[in-house]
Amino acid sequence: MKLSEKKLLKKKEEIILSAIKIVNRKGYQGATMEEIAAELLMTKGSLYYYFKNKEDLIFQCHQLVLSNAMEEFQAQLEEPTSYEERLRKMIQIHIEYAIEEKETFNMIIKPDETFSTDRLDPLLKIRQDYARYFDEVIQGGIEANEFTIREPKIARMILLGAMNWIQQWYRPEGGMTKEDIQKIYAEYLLKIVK
Amino acid sequence: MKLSEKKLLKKKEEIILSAIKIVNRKGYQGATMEEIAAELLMTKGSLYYYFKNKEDLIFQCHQLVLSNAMEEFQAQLEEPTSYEERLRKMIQIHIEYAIEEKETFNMIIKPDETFSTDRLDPLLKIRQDYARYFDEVIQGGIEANEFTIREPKIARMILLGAMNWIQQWYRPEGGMTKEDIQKIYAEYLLKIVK
Amino acid sequence: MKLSEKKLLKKKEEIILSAIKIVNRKGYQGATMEEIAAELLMTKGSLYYYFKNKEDLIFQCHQLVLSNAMEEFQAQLEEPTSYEERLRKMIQIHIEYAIEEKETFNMIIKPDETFSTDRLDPLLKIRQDYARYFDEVIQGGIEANEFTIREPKIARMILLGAMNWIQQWYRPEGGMTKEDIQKIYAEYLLKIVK
Amino acid sequence: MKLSEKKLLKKKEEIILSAIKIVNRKGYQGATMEEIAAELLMTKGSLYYYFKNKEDLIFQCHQLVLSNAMEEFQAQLEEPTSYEERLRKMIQIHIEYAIEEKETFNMIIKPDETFSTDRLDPLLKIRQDYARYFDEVIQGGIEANEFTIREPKIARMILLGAMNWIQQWYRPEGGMTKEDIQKIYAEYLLKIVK
DNA sequence: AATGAATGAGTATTCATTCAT
DNA sequence: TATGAATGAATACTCATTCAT
Repeated sequence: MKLSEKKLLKKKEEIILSAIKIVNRKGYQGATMEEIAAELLMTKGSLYYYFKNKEDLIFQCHQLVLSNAMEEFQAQLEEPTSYEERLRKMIQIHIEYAIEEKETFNMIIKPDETFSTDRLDPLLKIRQDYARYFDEVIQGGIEANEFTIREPKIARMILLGAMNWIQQWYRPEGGMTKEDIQKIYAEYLLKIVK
Repeated sequence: MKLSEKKLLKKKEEIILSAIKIVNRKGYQGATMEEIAAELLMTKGSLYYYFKNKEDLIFQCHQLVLSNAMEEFQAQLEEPTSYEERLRKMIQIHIEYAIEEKETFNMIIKPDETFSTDRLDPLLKIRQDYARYFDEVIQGGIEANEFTIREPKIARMILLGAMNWIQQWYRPEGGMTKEDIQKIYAEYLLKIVK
Repeated sequence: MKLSEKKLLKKKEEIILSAIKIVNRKGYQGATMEEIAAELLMTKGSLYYYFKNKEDLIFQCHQLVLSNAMEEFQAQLEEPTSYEERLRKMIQIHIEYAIEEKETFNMIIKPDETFSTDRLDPLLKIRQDYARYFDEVIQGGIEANEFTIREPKIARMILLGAMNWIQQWYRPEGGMTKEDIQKIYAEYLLKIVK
Repeated sequence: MKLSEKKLLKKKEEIILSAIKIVNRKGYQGATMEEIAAELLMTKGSLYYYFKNKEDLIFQCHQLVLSNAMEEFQAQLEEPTSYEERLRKMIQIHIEYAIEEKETFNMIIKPDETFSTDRLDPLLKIRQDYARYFDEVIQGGIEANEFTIREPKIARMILLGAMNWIQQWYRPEGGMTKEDIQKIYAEYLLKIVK
């Protein structure tokens, strides 16, 4: 029982990871069940053993991605330092994800118009949770007089927007390393809140 | 001759505008020729009188949007003031577009995997032209010692990313007016370059 | 009246000739009204001033071709000589047509499944008339003891089949001139009836 | 494994045979996937499980027809007799096909404008192989002084043209049996080469 | 006489989904 | 569990035909 359940979950995750790849490459509509299955040397019929339908599969992709990101996020934020340091760290992590886990991370960013509302709601909730991490640090910084800003939400939007945009242009072959970007972005973005 | 040509162009523009609406709502794949036609009370067959195929139609959507944006952009930049003022103005215009012409402007932002290269190339060129406006002002500001920044390209990326992101969250029903946003964004974003 | 009628007829013939070209190149289904019109720098709408519909146009193509061929055929057969000479002459003329007027002549050969019966019947009648020319000469030759054959119809079929087939392989660039072919075919085919 | 493969192939062949029927009746353009499928009580979608697209299906029709014909052809030619006898036999077989397998055999004859070159080339090659059978026997007959002809290629063209034409007029309801035709054609056509 | 514009029926093709095995 | 096969609804695209001007 336990074993077979684990196997099931593992398989599901494999499928989800495959789906993420395809969806990021082709978009929701462009990704076909056939292609997702082929990536795993399965047939598309088999996918329906694990997922009710395409929407369900893609939905679970989003969920997995978001919760993974959150987890790692939280883990790295435990040791308390200055708010500036914390925000710098968060910026680095977010960029790390945006670059290294590009395919995965894309999903957090692109809102899918294709979800039915009952699927969309839980997704939006997780997204909000993610955003709240930033809000808390910014708010904390303001209260500790480290940050001078008066519109913490807007600041957060600017930060996220700026960082998510990296995917649009960053290419590892270009002259810039990930570390360069992390450093410069942290430097520039911190100017906003300070 | 002149008249019928004008009529043709007008009709084409109508179709393009309809298409932009649908595409922004549903994406390239999701937008159907049927729907685009229905919006104009036409039949899908008629679209093919004006456009070779779907790709052609969508391509011309992009072109129209981009050139419209560029035009207005340029017009408002003629009176020379300080670089800071110029950049502030550009930020305002860009946000204006991103909010008011959301449907339209989206197209500049979302990368389209769907275009064949011979369509994509001219589009990317216009996009670059657009970006160059920002580069020039930032570079000018640096040389005039108004801006202290050392990485003008990165700064431009941050600005564009931050502003384009507005579309993801801004709702006119929310508590914030467009003018609020323009003001706060300009203020915060200028902190980056100064 | 007369003049305008003549003009009308002339225009009709032009259209028919254009249609023949296209149909021979692409087949009945493959030929589009658009293409036929474009060849004449007209618009497809105009074709319907001259012809009721596509079937009507293509039908008249057949008619024109067949009667043209018949006419020339008859003209060249007036001076009476031996039946062998007459048949030789007919073979030459038929091959002449099959090669020189390839596009046009093709239509006699390919039976179009696409005609409705009321169109098909008159066509078949003309085709029969054409065949009868051969039958008469062969029959005459038999009665005059020039030909030994007992199955004149079959012989005619063999002759026509063999000659019509030329279109499938003859290319003017190849090593053989039209005259070569006429000569050899006449020689070989006459062996059949003699 | 073997079993399912065989089933697949069998199904494919069924589809091909159905397609041949329709195509012979209506031509390439006139045959619709819908009709081909309906003949087999399938839906048109299913066809695409077996064949990439219409061109692919029709292409495989040609291939099957041609190789079948060739096979039977060769099998019946093993016992060596005089060249005249061999050629007579070949004429009979060819006519047999042209009459009995009319639908099938038509495909060899009608030139298809519709194939892309990479499909057309292998087809033409097989067609040439087919023609070569005749060439060899005729050439052999010449060298053995059975035949007097000097233009073996032209003779082959005449033979094939004459025989292929049978389809245009032969109707089983007519007064003539297949055997009659085979006999008379063999008799008359042999006169050419002798 | 000609045409520009529109239409609608048809056609190939795709793909999520189902289900018997 | 997995899959092979089938389906049907959707979709881009074509084209003969119509008709007001």
